[in-house]
Amino acid sequence: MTSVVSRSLAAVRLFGNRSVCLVFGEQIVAIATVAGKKRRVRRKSVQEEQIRWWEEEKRADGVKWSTLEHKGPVFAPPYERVPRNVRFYYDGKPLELSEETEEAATFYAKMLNHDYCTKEVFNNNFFKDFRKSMTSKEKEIIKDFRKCNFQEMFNFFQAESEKRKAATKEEKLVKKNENEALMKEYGFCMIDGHKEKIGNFRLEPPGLFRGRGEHPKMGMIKRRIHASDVSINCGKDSKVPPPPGGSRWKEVRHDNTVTWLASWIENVQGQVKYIMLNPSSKLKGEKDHIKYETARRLDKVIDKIRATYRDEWKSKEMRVRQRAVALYFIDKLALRAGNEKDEDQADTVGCCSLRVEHVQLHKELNGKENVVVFDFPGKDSIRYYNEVEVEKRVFKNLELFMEHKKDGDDLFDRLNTQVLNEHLKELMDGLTAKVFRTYNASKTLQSQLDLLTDPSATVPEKLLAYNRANRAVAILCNHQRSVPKGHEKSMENLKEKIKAKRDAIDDCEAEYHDFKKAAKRGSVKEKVNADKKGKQLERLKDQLKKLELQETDRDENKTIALGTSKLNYLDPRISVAWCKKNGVPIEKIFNKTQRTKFLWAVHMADEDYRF
DNA sequence: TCGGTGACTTAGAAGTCGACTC
DNA sequence: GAGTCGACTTCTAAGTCACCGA
Repeated sequence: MTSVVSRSLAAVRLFGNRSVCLVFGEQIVAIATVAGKKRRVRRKSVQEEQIRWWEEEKRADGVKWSTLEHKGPVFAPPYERVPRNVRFYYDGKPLELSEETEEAATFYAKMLNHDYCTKEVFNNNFFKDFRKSMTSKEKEIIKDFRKCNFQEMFNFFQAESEKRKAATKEEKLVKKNENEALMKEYGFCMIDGHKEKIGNFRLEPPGLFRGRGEHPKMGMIKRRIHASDVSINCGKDSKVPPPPGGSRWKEVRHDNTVTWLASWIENVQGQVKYIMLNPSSKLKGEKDHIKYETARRLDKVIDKIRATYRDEWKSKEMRVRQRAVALYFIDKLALRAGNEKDEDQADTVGCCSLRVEHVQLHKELNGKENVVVFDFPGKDSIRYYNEVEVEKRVFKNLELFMEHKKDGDDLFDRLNTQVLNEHLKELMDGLTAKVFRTYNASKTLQSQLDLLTDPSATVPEKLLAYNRANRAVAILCNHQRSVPKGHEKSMENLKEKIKAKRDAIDDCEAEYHDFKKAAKRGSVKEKVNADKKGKQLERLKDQLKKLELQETDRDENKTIALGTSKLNYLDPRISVAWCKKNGVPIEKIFNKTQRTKFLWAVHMADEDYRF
């Protein structure tokens, strides 16, 4: 079977010197002239153009584009009141709400079955903002959150959702077509003469803020965004997108040193939010490529850097020792840099912001010496727990850093991310703390693939090897997920399937031996039957093996998220090369989105590529 | 030097879709 | 044809890091 890799390569060859190739949904499509004849290579769904930027000259520093034109963002649909029979109750009695108050109530009602609604902070924050949306009359009545009843509204939205699911094929098709039309109009922009996909062309709709972990602002109301909140960025000579009916944009600017198309300030945290390009775009792809090239440059100096920081564990200066130990953790454990955070954000930490209570020192633990136990909330409040055996000198240093300190004190009191990155810049141009994560992730994938791939194995076996290598990276980077709903059930189903397959094999085997015996007695018919059974048996055994591999893979993956590392940390050229070398179709490793994002890698890497 | 801000990447959860099974 | 379930896609929060001005 022709893989997408070779198909896409074929498409590119057909284009000769043109610097775009067309990607139609799943397959690469080229309509090119060969010997005067129009030749068509398979097509599917929506068309996008992808620039072969990796074959073009890089632009001078700072400037991101020359021309940029787009239609502006899509606004959230206006609020539609719930039917009159769907009521909000206060203190057991139905209460008619003004439009704004009702909308706020629906934000909460829609989340009624969510864990968030059991949290005090969430409820308090919501109620405070809910009251802000009320008329003075409503404010006088609605004073106690515990007396609010959103149940009828919740039931209404549940029923609406059921209705949507139960819609007829035709109704669903109409909806799909509407969405596609919207995407066609607003989902693309023209940048430097090329049509490129926009990543998020819709403005965030109003609702309740869902901060992760123990976020002090969870439950606050995210306001509706109007044109007057939105800044537009487009080319000087381009057509400025028209703001919706009679309104005005906050600002129209023509800044070609940035990549965003529109921005606004979100009211809960006061952060700037952006409309940006899709990962398949030239701008994002180039950046991604540079990221992996920087990580590869690190490979050339890593030995020296490691030798230096080990040496610095003995430094007379506390500042230098702390920096060296922190760098060791960033390198060995792939910890994040750990910027300082404000009081009004969830309390999470990274390497530089580790506090005394996040590490425990054990001279001996479970038969290992000099063990550091890390236990802290990391990004997204995901717990990082790791028992690590460290060099004696690191251990001694940690004891020193923790001397006379109490819980709440910084472990590295002479260090922050800025200081660390300034130091890293001196070691290598473009080096920052996060480069180590990219470097160690990609390096791990490469070495694990070398270790785990058996060239003579079947494709499913090779895939298990790939997933295990990917898993090693996900574990290193602490990419976790909650156990998927119905995991137990799906494992049970798989086990049942496996059992059924084993039974079938037993039956088939018995019949096979019977036929064989009969065939030995000289019956031609029985010999044919024996051959047939033998083939069936082989097939069944293959199927069983596939199922067993699937079982192992799924269970090992229960709490580990592979996607994050694949998308952000693993040099895609490693995977492309591995596929090419091992005869594994690329679509087994990268789904459609990943293939479009990493098209550059598909073109760049041959089977000998090494990270 | 420090704090604030802006731009961009990285992250898991939620929502949607479509393949498979009965 | 309906229901189920996993894969894919979208959404948006939460990081990193550079830059700027006081």
